[in-house]
Amino acid sequence: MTTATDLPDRAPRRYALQKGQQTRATILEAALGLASHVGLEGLSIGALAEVTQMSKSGVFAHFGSREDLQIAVIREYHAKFEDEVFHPALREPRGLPRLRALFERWVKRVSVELDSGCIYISGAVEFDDRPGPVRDALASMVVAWHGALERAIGLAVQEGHLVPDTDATQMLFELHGLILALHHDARFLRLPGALDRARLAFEHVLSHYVARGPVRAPARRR
Amino acid sequence: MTTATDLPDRAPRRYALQKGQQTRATILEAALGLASHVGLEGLSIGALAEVTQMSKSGVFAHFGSREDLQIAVIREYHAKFEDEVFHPALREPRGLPRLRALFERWVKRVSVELDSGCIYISGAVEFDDRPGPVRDALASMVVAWHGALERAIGLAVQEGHLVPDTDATQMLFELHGLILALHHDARFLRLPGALDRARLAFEHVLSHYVARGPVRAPARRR
DNA sequence: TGCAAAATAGAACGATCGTTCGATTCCTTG
DNA sequence: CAAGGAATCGAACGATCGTTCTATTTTGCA
Repeated sequence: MTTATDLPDRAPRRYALQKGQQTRATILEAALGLASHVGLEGLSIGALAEVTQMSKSGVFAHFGSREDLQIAVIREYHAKFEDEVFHPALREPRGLPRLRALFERWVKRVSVELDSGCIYISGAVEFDDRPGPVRDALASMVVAWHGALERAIGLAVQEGHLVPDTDATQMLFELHGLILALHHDARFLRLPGALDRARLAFEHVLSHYVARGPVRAPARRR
Repeated sequence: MTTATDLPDRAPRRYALQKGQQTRATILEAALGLASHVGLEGLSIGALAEVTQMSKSGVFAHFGSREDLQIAVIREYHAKFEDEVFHPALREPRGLPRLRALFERWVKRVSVELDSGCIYISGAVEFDDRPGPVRDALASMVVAWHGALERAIGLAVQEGHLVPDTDATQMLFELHGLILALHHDARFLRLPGALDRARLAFEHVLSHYVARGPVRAPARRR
């Protein structure tokens, strides 16, 4: 309703605005670090202004409202998440190797204590009873990520690494649980060794779905 | 620092105070319902006063501070949790039957959509980066509950229902993950069938640890 | 270099937060 | 029934919240 990003498109404007986009990125980065500690709901414009050494209204002007700020943070996190866990894992060959890489990177992202907590996880808890555009944005990102994982599982079936009757959604449910348990034990309870527990549990889940015997020729893609 | 419950003991006082304890219980019940929707951090005295049809200061007087209110809510939840999932399961015979009962009741407690969310789960996310007495209280309750589960798993090993080299902590990690995944899918994503997924996953985890062949005579307790 | 637009600052708003304090009502007990 | 402590209220406090305005500075292009 105010100034800037009412048009989120990249279309050329009457006057280019470089500085604005740059400080917007700076604010967003600070917001991401802040939100990962105090949650999306705990994220306040005042605190954000203090961190970025700006005025409240200066920060505010870059986002039409607090809700839009939260959504922007979610999108930023999603982009970072894709870059750090999803895209690199795509370099692994399809099937089990890729699935392992996805899980391993996911696990690392969640268990790092020094850095941020996972906004997907904290956001899911914060907004499970709070309908609205923030929740919708968050849910769509989570669903997209889960969809990508399900496709990876499906590929592993096609490659013959997993048994043909594998229920991808069920397997994802079990793997997702491991991530959540890891997040709980490592971040909240501060238990050492939680990461190794997650890795071992991954093998346990896997053993339910891996095809026995030699790997068959991968099913032809239709 | 103010009035009432500086002495949380039940020792007889100069003057009995029935009314106070009663309204305190009423407030606590309302607080529990409120906190399960907006979280422990979202719990405000003003909203609590509105719900209970009392004045803010009237509510406040029953707890020395907001922190003490939060801790009281946690304790209340813990008591309810014990009554609804832990104690009833103790009526089942030791070993697998009891473990199954524990999990089934746990699952039910978490997946009910109409009623409250699980404060253990939401609290863990809210306070994983916020040290202090609230976090400590929450953590001690969670640890106590996990301890009870580990003991139940240990008994199942003693009974010969689970393989002797069962790592109770590891198994608990995997079961806990299922609960968290259920909470996520049922409450946040509103996916139908999440409950059945959790139950099926429970069987998968179990199959890793159940002793093969006929049940041996339970190991003698030392 | 100058001008217009974009970017930021500053102050103020109404609302709500937790908390304090003094007065008032309620209840229990002698 | 009366006294007195317990329970509750009402008003106010300083702080912070998101947001809205109006200046002021900064920027980018002619």
